[in-house]
Amino acid sequence: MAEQDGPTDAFVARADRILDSAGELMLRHGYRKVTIEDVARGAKIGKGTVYLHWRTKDDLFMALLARESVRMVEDVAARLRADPEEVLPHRLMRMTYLAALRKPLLLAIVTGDTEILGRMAETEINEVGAATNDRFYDVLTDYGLLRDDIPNLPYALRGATGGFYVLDRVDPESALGPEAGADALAHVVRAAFEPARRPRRSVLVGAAGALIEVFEDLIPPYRAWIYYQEPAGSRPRDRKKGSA
Amino acid sequence: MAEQDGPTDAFVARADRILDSAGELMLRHGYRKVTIEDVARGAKIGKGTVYLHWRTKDDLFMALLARESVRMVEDVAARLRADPEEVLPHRLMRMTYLAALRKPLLLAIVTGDTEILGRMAETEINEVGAATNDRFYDVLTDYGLLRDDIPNLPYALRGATGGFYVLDRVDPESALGPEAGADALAHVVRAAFEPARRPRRSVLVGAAGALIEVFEDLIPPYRAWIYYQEPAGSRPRDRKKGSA
DNA sequence: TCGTTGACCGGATTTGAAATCTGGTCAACG
DNA sequence: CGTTGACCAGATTTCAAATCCGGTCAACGA
Repeated sequence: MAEQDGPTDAFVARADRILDSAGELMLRHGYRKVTIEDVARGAKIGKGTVYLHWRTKDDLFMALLARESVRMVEDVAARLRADPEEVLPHRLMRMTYLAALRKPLLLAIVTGDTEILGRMAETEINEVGAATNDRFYDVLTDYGLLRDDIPNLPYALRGATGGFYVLDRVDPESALGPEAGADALAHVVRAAFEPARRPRRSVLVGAAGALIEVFEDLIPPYRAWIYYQEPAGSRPRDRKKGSA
Repeated sequence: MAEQDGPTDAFVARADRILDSAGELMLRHGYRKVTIEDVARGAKIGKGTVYLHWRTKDDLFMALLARESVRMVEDVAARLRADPEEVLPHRLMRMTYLAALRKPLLLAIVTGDTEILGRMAETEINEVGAATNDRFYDVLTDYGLLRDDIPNLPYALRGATGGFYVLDRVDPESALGPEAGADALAHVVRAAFEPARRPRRSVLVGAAGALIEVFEDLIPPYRAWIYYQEPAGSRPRDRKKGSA
């Protein structure tokens, strides 16, 4: 059971070293200027070895972003376990905002920073992520933590929060500290999207549990995808657009 | 009195023709690819004539953006006169949002669209604009149309609304019509920034009047700046950074 | 035997110098 | 004297040569 067919062992550790190297370089130089050889050198392995983990440079960097996302989700889950009150939408959004400010790669993802992400910005990371997003809203709405009388709630919520992520980039001198910005964001979410009455604690505990479950469903497939990418040998897999 | 020293006459009409031409071309090709010669041809005048109105290409396009902004302000003022209830912040924001969607140049300004604006995006249009912004908030707060218990209100408001302007560009498939988007924006503003109790109508009338006054103070200097730009002859005006 | 590697390939990107374009001026024109 | 377009220098574009880099695979060594 310990390792039935998953590559569970030093293989994953090496993958992590590669991703660490890639992450560091990506933040310093941006997607475009980072070469596979640089990444390999940073991880102290040969260039070819990288291709034992991912089939293309894109796959490697997708995996990097995915790992970053998974880590944040794990972090949120941990906080929910520690304090179920964190499930209140304005607390969740506050938490996410601060996490993004702290982790530059996350901020790059959410703001679609083309400079850093390069072509990553275009590709759709969110196949399963989108589904999770739906379940996320469903849970919060079902437990009555989000008002149910708001049309296009996901759109409205994204609109109301998205500006905060971009504001500092557009107008850096209006700044404010991370905490103050997070507070402003939290206020908006609470006032505009949460019901007037604070839910009972038992509801919060239930919602937190349900959310944690959603997250735990999400993580394993993501991890699998990050660390075990069909190592290039299996099927030819038509690259590029070749007809016939 | 009709024309004491202001160039009030066919001069302004010609300036408008030039700006019309510039606006059309700017939307079609973006700042970079539009040449002064193109603009002049579009206005059916010689190239040199453009320089009788503005000293540089930048000044010309700044004037264009300023004219667009002034027109919007005039439009808002007109609506306030027609219906003082429009002074409610969520109505104001709704109005502004729809106006921006309708006028591509305004949208480019507010979203900082580098493609269209070119270097215009960097320059600070808002010397006097910033001051007006402060007065704008003061009026709304003084009349009790904005909650006074929100820290960093301007920041929060920009954050909460800014996302809506950018959303469609970041994720075009989440779309929604202009009306639905505007409604979502209005909901957020009302719920998060307006006091719970609706103000009495007399207050609204007063606030609307005060705002109109602010706008009317703003417009003339802007108009002057747009249409009469110190026609290049007066003082040498050190161009570029030349020492001594 | 099999995991690892780096020399190697061709397509993509960068470089830089020559060619072209364009913002701004001003002598001349009407 | 209001208007203009030829003209200038500096900025931008072009395009081919030089370089770089993602991805492969024969060879190496544990």
